[in-house]
Amino acid sequence: MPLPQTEIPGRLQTQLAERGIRMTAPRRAILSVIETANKHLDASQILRKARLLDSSVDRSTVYRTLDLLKRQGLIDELDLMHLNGEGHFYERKLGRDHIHMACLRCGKITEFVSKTFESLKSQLQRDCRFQIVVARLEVGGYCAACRH
Amino acid sequence: MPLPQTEIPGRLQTQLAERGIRMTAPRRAILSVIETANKHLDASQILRKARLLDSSVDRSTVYRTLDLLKRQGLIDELDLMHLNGEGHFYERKLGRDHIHMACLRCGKITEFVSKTFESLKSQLQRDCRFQIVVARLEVGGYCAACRH
DNA sequence: TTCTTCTTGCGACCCAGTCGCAAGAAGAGG
DNA sequence: CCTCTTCTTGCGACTGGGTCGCAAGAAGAA
Repeated sequence: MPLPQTEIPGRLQTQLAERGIRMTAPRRAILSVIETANKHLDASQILRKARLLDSSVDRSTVYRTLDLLKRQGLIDELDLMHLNGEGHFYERKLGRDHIHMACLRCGKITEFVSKTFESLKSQLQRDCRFQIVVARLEVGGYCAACRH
Repeated sequence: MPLPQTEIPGRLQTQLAERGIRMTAPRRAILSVIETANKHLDASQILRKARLLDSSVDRSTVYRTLDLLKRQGLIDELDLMHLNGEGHFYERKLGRDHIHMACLRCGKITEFVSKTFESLKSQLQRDCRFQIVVARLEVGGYCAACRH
């Protein structure tokens, strides 16, 4: 059940421009890394890849840019069950929320979109009178190939 | 929708004993702190409270004991949307899984048990052939009192 | 081109969590 | 009650993710 690719690459830059946020070389590099990523990256991986595009990018600029994107609601921060250390992973926020399943044996991350998840969120908003900004469902266990 | 208190205090010690795990003074202190907690505690809070019961308890013993309890499936580790720093919070694992809602304004944590959540987990296990060990749903947003 | 305001790199720093080690304690078996 | 093995502990040093203050530099409006 793969995710739909509903957004055009390069869109992140436009979205920031629309909000009147200044564009700089390090930011362009970091945005480009996030947009072209084909798996979940953590801050140090983003730094390494961004430096290939702009060698002067600093660690703290990566963290500051990630904060900016989080505040703007353009990326989601994941833990992925802390399979590898304590850091966080990042991905672009597209239309639908999805569930992350992490295999405790092989480390594979599977994403899953579910109507039931959407119903659950509606139920929370209604029954608990809670206005949801971000919802994160992470599952740890054994994938089809690894379960015993 | 409060949680049912289905377990007797002191039970954690018994559960470890049943599994043939050695009991020691620092462990007794830490278990007692976790069992009598009335809110989610992080490692440093657990350390502080445990030291009131056994003043020699060390930081690393707290972390090692938390690891032990996690491996035994007796506690759950939570992020609570990282409202306060990067650390983790812990709570006893009782019968039913529940959802944690964190208010981004007042910091209040609300717990919620939902049949829909159970259905969602069943659906994952079935449709993705994924054997769930732990499922964590955390929601950030605005509680009834804080939403605008 | 100027000027304000935002962003950056740098370096120092903080905090959560981990590790290796030698000393100490649990508890099974006699 | 003692012995012996094995597990656990405190300690201290360390790692790694993330933050902060600052002075220099760049964006972009006018």
